[in-house]
Amino acid sequence: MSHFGKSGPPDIRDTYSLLVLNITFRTSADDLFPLFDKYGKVVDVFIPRDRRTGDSRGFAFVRYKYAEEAQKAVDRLDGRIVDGREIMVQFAKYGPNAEKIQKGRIVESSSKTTSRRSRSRSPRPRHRDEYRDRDYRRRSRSRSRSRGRNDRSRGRERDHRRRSVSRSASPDYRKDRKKGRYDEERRSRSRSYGSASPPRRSPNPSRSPSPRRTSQRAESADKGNNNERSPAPKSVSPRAQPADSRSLSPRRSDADE
DNA sequence: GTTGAGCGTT
Repeated sequence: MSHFGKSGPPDIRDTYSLLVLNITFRTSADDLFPLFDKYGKVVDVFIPRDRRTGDSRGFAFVRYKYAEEAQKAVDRLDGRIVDGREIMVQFAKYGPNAEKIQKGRIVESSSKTTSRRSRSRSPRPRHRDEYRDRDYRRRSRSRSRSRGRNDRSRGRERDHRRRSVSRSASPDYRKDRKKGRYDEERRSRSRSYGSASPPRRSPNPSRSPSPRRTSQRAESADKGNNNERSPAPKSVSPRAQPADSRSLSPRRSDADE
């Protein structure tokens, strides 16, 4: 079992966060701990997982106590085959709590004694850059096709995932857009986070399902929805449309919950 | 059981 993350962040006062990408979905922190611990003192290993499924997202964060060890780990473990997959180890750019991170090092307002340690990353920024650049470019091709395979798909997933709880998501906007399977995920997520928020955001007792929807829909389409990517309002048969039954689900569930 | 760009929790 992983004792990491159970107690939260131990100490991010002088730790260096490393981001491990491209790891398998079944790779746990315990599997990465011994691997990274061999190259240095690992303070904490954390693997972000999904809220609903609880499955790994495919990347992990490894915090080292010293940058030199972290740097070595990055150089040694970057591109290493773990669990049959090539992992990518690099310094974290963003902090957990919007902390100030420089080259993977988390600097707080209290930490002002970074003069001596500053030389750790100063000596060889160029050398490592060139060295990594060459190696990075070689295996970059492998990931190139994966990345450039479908930008649209990537953006979609990333958007829906990164946005997390859509704070700017309007009810009308949500209803207008027919997501699909993500709809249930969003609803489930909203409900989870909606502990402090009222479960029902649409306290409209008298809502007409069919007639109201049609009129609103026609109006929207006539307004400016034309520009949107909904060229086919009813191009398929309602009977043979699975999405239609899903569209009707939310309403019932909303009222039920 | 699946997927594959990226940046994190008590």
